[in-house]
Amino acid sequence: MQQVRQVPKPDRQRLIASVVGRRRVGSQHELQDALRSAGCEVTQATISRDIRELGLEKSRDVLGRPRYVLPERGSRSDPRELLEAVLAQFGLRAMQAQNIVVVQSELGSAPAIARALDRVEHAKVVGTLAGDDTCLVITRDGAEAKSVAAELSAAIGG
Amino acid sequence: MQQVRQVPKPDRQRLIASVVGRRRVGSQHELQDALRSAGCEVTQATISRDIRELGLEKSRDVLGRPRYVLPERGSRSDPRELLEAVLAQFGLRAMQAQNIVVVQSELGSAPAIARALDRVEHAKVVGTLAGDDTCLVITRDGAEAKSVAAELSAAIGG
DNA sequence: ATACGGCGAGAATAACTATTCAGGTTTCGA
DNA sequence: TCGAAACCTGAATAGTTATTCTCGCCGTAT
Repeated sequence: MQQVRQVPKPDRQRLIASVVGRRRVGSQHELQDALRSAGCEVTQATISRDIRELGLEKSRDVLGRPRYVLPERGSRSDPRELLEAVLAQFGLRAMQAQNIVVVQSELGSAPAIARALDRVEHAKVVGTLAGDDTCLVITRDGAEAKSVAAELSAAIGG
Repeated sequence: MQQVRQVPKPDRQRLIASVVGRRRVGSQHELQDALRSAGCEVTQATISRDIRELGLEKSRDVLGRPRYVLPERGSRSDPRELLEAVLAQFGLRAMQAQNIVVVQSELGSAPAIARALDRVEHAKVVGTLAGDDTCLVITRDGAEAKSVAAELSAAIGG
């Protein structure tokens, strides 16, 4: 595809966040127009993807008209909180076996758990490996694995 | 249309709120299935209308999957706050003329302002009448009109 | 240099949601 | 009781958003 001097994605997404924060935007088409006015021509498909990546939500203004809104700040910024949230919602149990911890979770959520674990950069976690409903957490030795398993179990429990 | 012993609307909407509050519902079709399981058969069109009336928002869960969520409680319950919100967002100016107050507002928002005013049941307001971008507020005399105009202007200003 | 792999994007299309239209029901007065 | 109006709903359809498929543009490794 002919790439002709486009606005880089991070800039575009910042632009979107800025526009949405300033005035009511009720549809992706409308947002597309706004971006065009700002000299950024993209298709609706791209905007849809940006909106997902930014975590924008479609809410309503006081008159009940649709409106995209920026997400509440909080959990999404702190990796630790994200891990807690994902485990609480999708984790089933965490078991230690030698130097690894096996985390069972709802089908499809294991990659998210692995990603969340990676982002935390836990000192005792050497690496992770996710299937569909199972996430392996590798630690250095059995003692660390035991500690991590307890930690994860706690997050799953409550 | 043959109306054969349906679940009443208020009950259905409570049911929707309950279902949405309990588990993730990612689409109206999904919600339709859930309602059917609960013995309530309705079309997607009806569900769309219910969702609007309940003020539900379409957000995402931790994994980024779509999910309807109940609105934050607050402004929608207090008529006074709603009036403030609508005026702050759409009001342009309020002027007194004899015993009436003329409120200029963004195109299309006057009916919402009139409705909000009615719901407040302000002691000095006898009645309201809305066009598209103008809302007339009737009071008993010039003094009351002046007071109301000041009040509304304040709400518009900040 | 060439091949491979990942990322980002557009076009087309599928999936999903809102609205319009029309018909039936209930409510409220006269 | 008899309209008349407001309300509620389903069917069809319009409008909106997500996804699939494909391709070009880099990095990196061969």
